[in-house]
Amino acid sequence: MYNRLNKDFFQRKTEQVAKELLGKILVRKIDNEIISGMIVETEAYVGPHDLASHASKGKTNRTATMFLDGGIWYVYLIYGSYHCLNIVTEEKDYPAAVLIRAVEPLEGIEEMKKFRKTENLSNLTNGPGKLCQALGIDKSLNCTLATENNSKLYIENRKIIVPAREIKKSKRIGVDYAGIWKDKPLRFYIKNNTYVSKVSKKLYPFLFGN
DNA sequence: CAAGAGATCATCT
DNA sequence: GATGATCTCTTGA
Repeated sequence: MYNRLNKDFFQRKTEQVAKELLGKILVRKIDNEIISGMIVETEAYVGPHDLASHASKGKTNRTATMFLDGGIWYVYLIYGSYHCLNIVTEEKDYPAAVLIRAVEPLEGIEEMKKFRKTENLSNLTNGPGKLCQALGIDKSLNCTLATENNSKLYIENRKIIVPAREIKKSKRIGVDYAGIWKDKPLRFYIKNNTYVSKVSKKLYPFLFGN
């Protein structure tokens, strides 16, 4: 058994949290089942001035979650069909969060296959909407704490070291509306990992070749 | 394998 | 009334 990451971990600079989440284990408890995966891709949404962040539009019903304490889950519905999972960062009233974009399946793989309606291991959790489906994550988890002993969704405090040379950066995916913020290198992923999300070669050519 | 279209609905204007 | 921190499906090489 490992401890959960606590509030102190999340109440720090968003970019740092996003980087350090790589290699950590995301754990979902449903009934007595455990479903888990290693985080391999994240994005930082760093504050109200970040035009890619929902919070740049101010506090609304949806974004109110981002203004809460670090260590709280921010889950929202996108494109009418999929959920995205974020962990709120920094202190209360400063809206920022890390989007968890992909994990590598570890435990509960059969359950993931059922939720995702596919047998293809490499298509279970390699994208923000896919991993939410695979781990049974929806808006009922929005605003809940990741840091309590009875949390049904949390991140293990294992000392997993991802060597610096294995951590790659790029601009964030799907935020072309964000003006000067669309190209900021705030996406982090583990080099050569099979479970990093698939992106368009045309839109993101710099991610190919190496 | 790669590219493009369409799905689909809560949220905000 | 428009849009989106996405995904799946279809088509074509």
